[in-house]
Amino acid sequence: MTSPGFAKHNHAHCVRSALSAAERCCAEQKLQLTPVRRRVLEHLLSDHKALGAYDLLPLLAAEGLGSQPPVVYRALDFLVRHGFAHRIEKLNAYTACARPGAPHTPAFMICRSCTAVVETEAPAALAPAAKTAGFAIETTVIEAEGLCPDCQDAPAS
Amino acid sequence: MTSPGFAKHNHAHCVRSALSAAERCCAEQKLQLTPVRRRVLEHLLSDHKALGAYDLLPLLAAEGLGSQPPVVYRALDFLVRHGFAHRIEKLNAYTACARPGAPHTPAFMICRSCTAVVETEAPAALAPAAKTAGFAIETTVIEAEGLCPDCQDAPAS
DNA sequence: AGCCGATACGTTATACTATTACAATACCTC
DNA sequence: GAGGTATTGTAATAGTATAACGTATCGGCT
Repeated sequence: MTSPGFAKHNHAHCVRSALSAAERCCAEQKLQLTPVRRRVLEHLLSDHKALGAYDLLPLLAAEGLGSQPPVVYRALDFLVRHGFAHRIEKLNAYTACARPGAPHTPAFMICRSCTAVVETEAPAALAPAAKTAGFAIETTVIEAEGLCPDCQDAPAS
Repeated sequence: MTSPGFAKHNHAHCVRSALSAAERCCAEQKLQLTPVRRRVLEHLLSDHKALGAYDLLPLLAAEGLGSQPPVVYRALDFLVRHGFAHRIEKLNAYTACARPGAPHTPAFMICRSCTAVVETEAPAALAPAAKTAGFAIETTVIEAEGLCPDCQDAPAS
C-alpha cells in the first residue's frame, strides 16, 4: 500500500484497518488497549488531522472517561511509544499513525489552511551529515508545512 | 566554509562573524538591530545550544532590559523572521543561525545529553513525496535527536 | 483465599511556553 | 513640530505539559 496522500479514500476502511492493526499489535506484545487509549486512538483516526491534547480532553470527558490532562497525555504517550500515533512537533499535536505495526520513520506534510496531515516515509535525509559529524541519530523529525492540492485551488477563504 | 559540526573551533571568531553579518544585513535592509534584539542574539550565539524564551528573560532582566515574555518573544520573532536565528521545534527553543544572511533551509542535530545543537543544510528530503501528493511546501522542519561524538564516548553521567 | 507486584487510572496542583491587548516612547519624515 | 511608524514596557491570560500522590484492577504466587 502506497501513501494515500491527500486523495479521497475509503475512510471507514482506513479506520478499521488501523484499529485492528493496533489490536493485533497489542495482543502480540501483551499491551493493553484500554478504553481510554482506544478512544483516543479512534478520535485521532476519525479525520486525517492532528489533535491537541486539549482537543481530546473534552471528547473523553463527554464519554465519562478522565477529564484531566494527565489522562490524555498518558494515553498519547502510550500510543506514540508503541507506534500507533505520532506527535507533530510543529503543531504541538498528535495524529494517528498511517502504518501501525510496521517500524518506520515518518515524515509529514501539513496543510496550513485545512490542517490536514499526511504521513509519508522519511528518506534518511540527515544520514550523510550525521556521519560526517560523528553524530548518532536516534529520532528524526521531518515536517513540511504548506498547502495541500485542494487548498491551492481554493485560495483565501 | 563547511559545517563546523561538533568539532572545537574558534568560538570568539564564530560569534564576531555572526554578529557582524547580522549588522551588515540590518544595515542593508534598513532593519533595526536594537539593544534588546542584539543582546538576545548575543546570548543565542554565546554557546551552540538552544535557549528557551524563558531562559533569555532573566538574562535580559539582569541587564535592565524588559523582563516580560513579549519582549523576548518579539526579539526572537525578529531574529527568526530575518534569518538570524532558528526555532528548534523539538525543544521549544531558539538557536543562532550558522549562516546569517545566506538564504538556506536548515536542518539540526540535537544532542540529548549535552543539548548541543548543530546546524547543517537540509536536503530537499520531501520534494519527491510532495510532488507526488501535489503538496506545495512552504517551510520544512528537519531535526535529528541523538548523541554527539563526545557524549557517545562518555556514556551515562 | 490472601498477598504481592505491576499496570493503569483519577485528581490536584503546578510548571512551562506563548499571545493578546493596550499604553508609552522613540525615531523618521515632511 | 505634527503625524506616522516601529519598538518597547506592562498586565493579563491562553495554551501545552508534567509532578506527585492516591486508588483500583489484574495476574501470579504461596
